[in-house]
Amino acid sequence: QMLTFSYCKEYSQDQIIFQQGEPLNCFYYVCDGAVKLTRNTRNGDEKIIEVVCPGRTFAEAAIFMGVPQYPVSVSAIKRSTLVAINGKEFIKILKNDSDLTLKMLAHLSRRLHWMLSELDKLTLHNASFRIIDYFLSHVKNISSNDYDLELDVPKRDIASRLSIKPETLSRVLKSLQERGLITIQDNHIHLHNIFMLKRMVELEEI
Amino acid sequence: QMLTFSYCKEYSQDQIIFQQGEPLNCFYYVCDGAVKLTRNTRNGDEKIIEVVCPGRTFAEAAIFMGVPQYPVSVSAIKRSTLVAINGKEFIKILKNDSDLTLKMLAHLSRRLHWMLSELDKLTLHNASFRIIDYFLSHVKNISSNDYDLELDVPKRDIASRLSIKPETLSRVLKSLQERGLITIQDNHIHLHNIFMLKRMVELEEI
DNA sequence: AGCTCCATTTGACTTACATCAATGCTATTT
DNA sequence: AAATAGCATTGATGTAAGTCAAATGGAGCT
Repeated sequence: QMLTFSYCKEYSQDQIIFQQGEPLNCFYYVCDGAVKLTRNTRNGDEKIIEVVCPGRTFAEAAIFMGVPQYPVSVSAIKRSTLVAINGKEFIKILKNDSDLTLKMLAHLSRRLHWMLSELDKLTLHNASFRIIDYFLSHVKNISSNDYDLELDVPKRDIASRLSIKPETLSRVLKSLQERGLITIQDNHIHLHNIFMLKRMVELEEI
Repeated sequence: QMLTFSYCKEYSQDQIIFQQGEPLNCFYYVCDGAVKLTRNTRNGDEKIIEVVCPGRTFAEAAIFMGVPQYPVSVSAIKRSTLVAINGKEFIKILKNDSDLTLKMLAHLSRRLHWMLSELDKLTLHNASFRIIDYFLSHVKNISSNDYDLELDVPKRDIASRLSIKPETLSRVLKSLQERGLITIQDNHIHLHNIFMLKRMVELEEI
């Protein structure tokens, strides 16, 4: 049986890349588009763990597990181009490249650290905090005090990502708008006073 | 300056091993006792991420980070004996031992997976669920339908670990007792019907 | 024993968020 | 253009868990 190291594939919107619990062969690199990692619950609904954008990988940690099966489900939230990399072949390379392996360890370590911060956002902070924090994490331009933000993900998915209900997200956004902190037009959000928002997040005063 | 690979040290109850944000040199192996990993918040209170028992390590992921500083605070919850292992020295060994490095990757991968399950317990399940799940995770003996459980951790710490308030833990325990599912005497908890409890956790009917 | 110091428990009350249900809106289909 | 479908908004209401405060109960100390 011929084993390819990697291949590129296109996925249409909402197409499933793999399901939680499936046996695992590959991890993926996102060239274009975006995918969502979700955990499914027995009662049907899903919780989005993360939205992965171009230039990043996913499921790369899972290939090292003893019984390799995907710990999350992944589907495209828009037309996407992914590169699949065969896990076993990748590990073969790692065996002869200790530098790369150490980079891999550093990578998993950062991911672990990221999950830790997710965990305490979730337990220590309320919905408004998490929403503002989410917006601020999308701000690239540091210099300016305001920022235009295009939501490329449906609001219901943002809500799931932040572990709140769409209704709550809607209400919080409305309240933030009424307080003059943001302006919303459909998927277009304008942050007026980034400095103020950052202070609010830091001081926990929301 | 002499660099030792590892050394063993005793810590008294409540003694701090290291603080979140401190520069990082070592990771640790718990020989005896128990330690708690916590995240501190600006408003003073702490959230326990994990209680580490003998035979396990902690902070082993952090040594691979680019700017190595501890992502959690750790203190002994009882008199404990720990082995500290120098991170840089450990990495030197990894460089010449690709098998060990792959085991390390597998280890971090499992930890990541564990955090994922923590994350969805937290978001998807209520306090009662998490409490029962916590007890069930301590059951070693599979064969029997009941189990004696000694709480070696103060209740307030269990509450923090489960991200609930001590008052809530107390009330839930009382309710479980009234429903005849458990009996409590101080730190001694008896689970009466493990099969039933497991079903409840699986079916989400609590 | 009596006293102090904590952890835990209990009760009364509050609150953030969820749930349920109705409606509006836009996009796609026929 | 009318109809269907899905997301988003809004309002009314419910509830799990938090907060505050007081009572209880040990463990250790003098």
